[in-house]
Amino acid sequence: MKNKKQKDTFDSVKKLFTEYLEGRGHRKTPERFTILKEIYATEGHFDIETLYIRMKNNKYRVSRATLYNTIELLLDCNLVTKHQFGNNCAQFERSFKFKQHDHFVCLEDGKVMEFCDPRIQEIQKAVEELLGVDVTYHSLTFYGKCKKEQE
Amino acid sequence: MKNKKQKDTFDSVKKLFTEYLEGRGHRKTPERFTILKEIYATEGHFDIETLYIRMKNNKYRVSRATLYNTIELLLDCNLVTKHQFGNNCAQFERSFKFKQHDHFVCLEDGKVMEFCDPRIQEIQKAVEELLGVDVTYHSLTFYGKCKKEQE
DNA sequence: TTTTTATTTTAAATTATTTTAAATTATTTT
DNA sequence: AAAATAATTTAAAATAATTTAAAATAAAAA
Repeated sequence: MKNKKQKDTFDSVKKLFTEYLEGRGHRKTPERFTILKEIYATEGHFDIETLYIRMKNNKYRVSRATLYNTIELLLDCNLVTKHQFGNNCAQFERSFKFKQHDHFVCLEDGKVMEFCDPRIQEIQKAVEELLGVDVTYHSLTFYGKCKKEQE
Repeated sequence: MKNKKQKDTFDSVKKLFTEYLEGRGHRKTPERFTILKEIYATEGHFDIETLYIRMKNNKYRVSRATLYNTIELLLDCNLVTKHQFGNNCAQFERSFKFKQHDHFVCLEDGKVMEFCDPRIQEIQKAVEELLGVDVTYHSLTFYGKCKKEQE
């Protein structure tokens, strides 16, 4: 059942990516679809290096340059989200059919937790009016300590 | 009048930094205070390279390594705030006596605007309860387009 | 003042990412 | 279906931001 759902999700995502590539006149290369597949098989956050290693360990290998390029495309068609949690390197996560959410990052162990609060939409609306701008997306991250860290 | 206020602010900040350094057994070097001064004479955001150039153009020069080290201290004692707006390099800004605020970044020209919305505090409280964590600070950034960009 | 030791500096090292140029391959044309 | 083309992939080099290491300097302690 879960696999079924996961497969359905990947089919939709694959279709969306195909349409995006066709619409922009980009080629449908096996690398691109393999990367998409790997990303959608990944729960939670990852960085380029991790993805690179993981693909290498599995059957498939792509160059880092291709990973960077493809991630760019996936960001552009909103199938992937990018985060800069203050560390050096960017973190990513799949975003289709996964509820929009924000993050809490533990300053001690780096663990990332998710939450969702509708009030952020109200703030966004207020900001758009106050500053006279159009918001495309946002990034909200709380930093602090997990309770269990503090015993 | 404005200069007076600015001077008062810098005096307080200098005192805070001095106490911080003494408390930690760190040395009070001229470099550290010059950097603090330069930062508090800077309105808005800056990056290390800009600060480096600016100090060079003024009378004083410090090495980049010292800038990185000192910024670290200033972050630690909350006199400076760090932002990662998704670009490559970190942005900083003075934070003492300047109202806590969040940001809007224009995706077209990179311009940064500020706002302040108390509802973020409510979200923070909710997150602390929901996830069972203690929040130390947060980062909220909206990305989009300035209206004037869209004519 | 001399000694001790943190700090500054310069230069080299590292890390993440981008660029380049050659090789490959998806797509178009024939 | 084969050849032509042009985008993509790749590996390696280049770049940018930051960190580290070692020698030089200077603040604080004796």
